[in-house]
Amino acid sequence: MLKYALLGFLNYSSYSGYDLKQLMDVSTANFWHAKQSQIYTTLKKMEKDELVISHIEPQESRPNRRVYEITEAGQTDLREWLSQPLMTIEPRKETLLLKLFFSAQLAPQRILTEMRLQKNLHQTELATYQTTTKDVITQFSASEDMKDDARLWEATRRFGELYAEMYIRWLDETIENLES
Amino acid sequence: MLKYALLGFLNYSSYSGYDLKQLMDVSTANFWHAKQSQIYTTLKKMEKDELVISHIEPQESRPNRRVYEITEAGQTDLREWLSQPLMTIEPRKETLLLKLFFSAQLAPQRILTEMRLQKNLHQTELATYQTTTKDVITQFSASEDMKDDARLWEATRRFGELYAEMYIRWLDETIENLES
DNA sequence: GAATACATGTAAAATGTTACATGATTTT
DNA sequence: AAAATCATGTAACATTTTACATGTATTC
Repeated sequence: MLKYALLGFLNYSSYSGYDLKQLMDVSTANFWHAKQSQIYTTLKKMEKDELVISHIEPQESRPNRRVYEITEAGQTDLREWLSQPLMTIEPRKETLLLKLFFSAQLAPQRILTEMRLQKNLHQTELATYQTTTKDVITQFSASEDMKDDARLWEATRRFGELYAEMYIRWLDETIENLES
Repeated sequence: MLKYALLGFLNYSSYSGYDLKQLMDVSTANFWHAKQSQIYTTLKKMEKDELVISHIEPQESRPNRRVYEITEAGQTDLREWLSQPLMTIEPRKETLLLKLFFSAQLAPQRILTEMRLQKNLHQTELATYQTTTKDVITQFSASEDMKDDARLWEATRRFGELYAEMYIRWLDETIENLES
């Protein structure tokens, strides 16, 4: 799956593993993420499968960059994946909910503290979507040939915003319920 | 992490791997899931680590059941995990959003079809939370010694409901936006 | 002087998925 | 007669995380 995220970016332009990590962190982090090490190993495997090819770009006073380029086969693979509709819902894993589910045994105060802490985290995240992320996308939508892309990126940003709002609302509800 | 889900259930009563899979499917599926095979291998590892012990329950005309019981060490491990507050937000992986993000190249009709299909799936899931799941929990809350647990389970069910509603709302917004 | 950014990666462990295998009983 | 359920599991593979390793240049 990470494979397709990387192909998606490489379909715009060539990048190094390092570049791709930076890109994901500022754009897809809201719905897709990967560790640096996984990106490197996945790219290597993709090159073996001939979906990408790499070459070394020498640099002075910095380690050399290994830059990846998408191949014909890579573009075909990406296009095919994009056109195949998803027939299922992504199953979630929410550690907080798992802990809550089994928390009847423990002191009620403990879980309340945890929930208030989580509320804080989600508020911070929400603010990021509404400022930093929003600004980046707005800049892109100014450029004529990025306009179509920017509209879709805005939709994914909006998801992050709605999700954070929903989460905070649920935390408020739950905290209130557990306090009584 | 699955380890703690299993310990959580085994802290109520002893169960076989098969039982645990059924339990997860009707109760935690909304925020935690696992394949049958992973449950079996994880239980085996937990026994090696002395968090659980198992014994065989012979059956006629059905394969024998291997029933797991939580140990003192297992209870301690569970309690410790529950009391350790979560300091981070769970990173999401949403394949639909990943596809959307890279969809500017493809025909707009394709992604719209996919989104309408997803709306259907989420509506079905929402209905399940509001009927089946709700009913199960209501029954539990009638019992005096399940009351505290049932209140927490209701909170996790509510999350599923709010999530599905949020998702549908986002799909509606996005569909409308892409149609124009 | 210390910390962070740049840039690469490997190795090992943990986690999760898919496919295979068995065989009786119950339901459609 | 076919399909689903009960119940167990193994093997192989894919994915993801954590830890380790290196060394320069820039910023605080």
